[in-house]
Amino acid sequence: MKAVEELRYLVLALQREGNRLLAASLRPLGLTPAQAEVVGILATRPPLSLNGIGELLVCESGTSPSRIVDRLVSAGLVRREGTPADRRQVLLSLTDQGRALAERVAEVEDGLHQALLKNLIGDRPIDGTVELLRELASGFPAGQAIQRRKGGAAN
Amino acid sequence: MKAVEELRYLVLALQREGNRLLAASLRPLGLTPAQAEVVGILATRPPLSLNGIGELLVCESGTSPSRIVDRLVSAGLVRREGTPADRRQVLLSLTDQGRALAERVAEVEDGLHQALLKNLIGDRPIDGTVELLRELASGFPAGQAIQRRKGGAAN
DNA sequence: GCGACATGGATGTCGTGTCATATAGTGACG
DNA sequence: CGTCACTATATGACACGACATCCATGTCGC
Repeated sequence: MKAVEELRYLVLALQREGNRLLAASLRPLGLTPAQAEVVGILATRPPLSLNGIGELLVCESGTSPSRIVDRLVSAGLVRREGTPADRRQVLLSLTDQGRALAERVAEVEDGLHQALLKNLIGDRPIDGTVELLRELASGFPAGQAIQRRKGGAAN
Repeated sequence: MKAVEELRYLVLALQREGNRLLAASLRPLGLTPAQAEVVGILATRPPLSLNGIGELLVCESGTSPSRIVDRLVSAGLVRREGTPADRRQVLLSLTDQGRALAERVAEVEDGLHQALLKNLIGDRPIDGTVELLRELASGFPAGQAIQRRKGGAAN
């Protein structure tokens, strides 16, 4: 198997397993990983439009995340309000309930990250790998979303 | 953003973008990436049971891939036959049409891997990253599937 | 032999992800 | 002022991916 092919499959495998772990951790909160990502984005930012969220989302890189937001709205976690200036746009922000849940989401994610660090990564150095993957991703929308998020706010 | 979190998002981002590229390359053949993975597995192996395929699949790591195989059967690419010894089991193998398509799949994947190497990776060294990711994945079913595939046959 | 348990697979359900298309609102240019 | 391209969002369609459940079959103990 060529190195590029193995890398592709490794990335696929780790994404799948990571997502399964995260989904399991989030299940008690009633959120999926994608929903948690939206909640996390809104938690530390002023009201955003759908496209604004889309530019910060790693999942769902291209299209605007109307359907994920739909669920969050009907779950009472996100408020969706029109803007008078541009009536096409909607502005999304967390409700009080959403803000409360966002804190628990942050705790859960923190716990998972610490557990991964302790049980999986151990004392292996990962900086080189992170740096390489960052460069590989930097040309794609999803990679740029990560950079924007690091630059923007806490999450 | 903590390193582990960034790693998780980078893996997610690269998986998404890689999948989109692969899906686009495979679209002319009428196959999705998941379907192409099954076809590639069957191309170089004796007839396998559903669980046998499942152990080699990186996507769909846990459950048996009945539905993906369903599609391939109704597309005329895979033959599904019962075994007399254990009547619960089915044995899956490529039809002639499937075998022909498998060659084109291999060409497409090869082309993509070469393009990725040329345009994305360039002369960056990736062995260290591959090695680290391999170790991280080695405890999970999906990671073990990759190892099994490398040991088993060409693909 | 038979009954408990295990195994292989099929299927229902839910939530994405992706693409294509539709709809409404905006702005610019003549 | 009309129209025409563009933008923000919504929606339909399709295939996954994960989980749970169900059914048929096989196995093992007694």
